[in-house]
Amino acid sequence: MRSFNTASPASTFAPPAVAPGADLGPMSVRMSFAKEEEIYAQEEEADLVYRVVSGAVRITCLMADGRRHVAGFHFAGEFFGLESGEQHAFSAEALCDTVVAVAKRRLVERDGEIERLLWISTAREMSRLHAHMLLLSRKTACERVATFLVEMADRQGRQDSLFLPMGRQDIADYLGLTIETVSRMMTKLQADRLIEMEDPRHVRIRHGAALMDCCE
Amino acid sequence: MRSFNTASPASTFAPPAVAPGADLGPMSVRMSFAKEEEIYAQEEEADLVYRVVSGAVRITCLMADGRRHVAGFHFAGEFFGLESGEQHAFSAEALCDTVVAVAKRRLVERDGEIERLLWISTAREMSRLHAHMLLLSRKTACERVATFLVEMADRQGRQDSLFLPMGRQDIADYLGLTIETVSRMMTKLQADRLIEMEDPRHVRIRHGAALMDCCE
DNA sequence: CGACCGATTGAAAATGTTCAAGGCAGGTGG
DNA sequence: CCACCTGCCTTGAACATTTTCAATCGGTCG
Repeated sequence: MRSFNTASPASTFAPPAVAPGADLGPMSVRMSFAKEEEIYAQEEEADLVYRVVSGAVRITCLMADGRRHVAGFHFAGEFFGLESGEQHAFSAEALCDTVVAVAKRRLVERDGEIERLLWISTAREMSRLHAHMLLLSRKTACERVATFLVEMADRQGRQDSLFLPMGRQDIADYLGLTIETVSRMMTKLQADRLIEMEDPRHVRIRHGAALMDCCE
Repeated sequence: MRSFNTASPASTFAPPAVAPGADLGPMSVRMSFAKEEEIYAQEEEADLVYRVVSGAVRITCLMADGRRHVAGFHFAGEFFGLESGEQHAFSAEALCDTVVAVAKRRLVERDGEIERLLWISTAREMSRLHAHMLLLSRKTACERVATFLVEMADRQGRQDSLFLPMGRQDIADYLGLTIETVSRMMTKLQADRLIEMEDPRHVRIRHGAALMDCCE
């Protein structure tokens, strides 16, 4: 289920891609974050909207006993930080050196153009969340990893090769698996000649159609 | 007509039974659906917004090989049907006799008041989806069932007792478990004296604090 | 060179699933 | 009114997938 594969220029991502004009209107501010730096924290007040200008962002949540969950990743052009509560239930960190545009949510809500984009982005995000729930709820480990690779290739606007800006632990926490299982499935997909790994972060898709078949 | 016909005596489903004034503005239409009747189907065009007036709605998705996934349930006052694609990726069915308000999405977007409600509802739904992803990604079977019971009690505005308008299969597909596991966990929670089941759909919470501890 | 970090691999263990059977309540028809 | 069927839920036992625990590999950095 790939509902985000629109050839929208804002959703293309080549490793350190920049989304031209990905801002949040005249009242927004740009901020830079180093790799692994926190953009906002769990429990922090949530009245800002963010948009990735360049780089990549990870949304995470830590359970009391230490179990970690990655809710998603955001690339250039994408909005994030929208939550219903007063406080963030999740935290956001930069996966690599990243620039984001930040604005008070109230200000954005007055700008018709940005607001429209925000709606579109939100609707797309809802679809992504639904697809991801399906993955977490009913897919096998192998299907999850295959789906993840296809999703990433898609969001990078590529078909044949992809770069993973996140490590295995992030992937595992995103897919609801352990790091070992992710590793095993990557190895299996490679053994099955569907993909080829130059190194853990560079994947070449050898048989896209077959990989997609693995997604379900 | 508003009672949840489970073929059992008048079951009360307190607070969110009917949401007074839960409509979608002057351009909206009311529609009634019988138990298990389809409100919209997977693949159907998605340009309408829905709001539950009374009853309960289930959002489901069927995978090609028959695996089923329940994305959520909606009760009186709640919006549903918002999707980013042109077509619905999910279908919606009435859990019991249900009345919904329906409007063209474009019309709703012109009504300031409804639009505001829609934003709030959407943000809340996003939070719910995030919480649910965490559940699917990292919680054990027991934690899932306990979380589900607490969530349902919460949404019914109760602390001590709750009514489940859906069957075990729906719960299982919502929690990413099998019907047998759900049943076993319900039995376990009862054996542990945290809950008590009058019948499969009527649950009394005997020790709310302990049940909440089970949620994580 | 040695230490360290992330990724991979292997074997044992656990959690949840599958398959199979049985129980209970409601509805139907004799 | 009772017998029986049906649907839904529960229970049990074997099985499978994924996790856990532990060891190793390979590259990078000091």
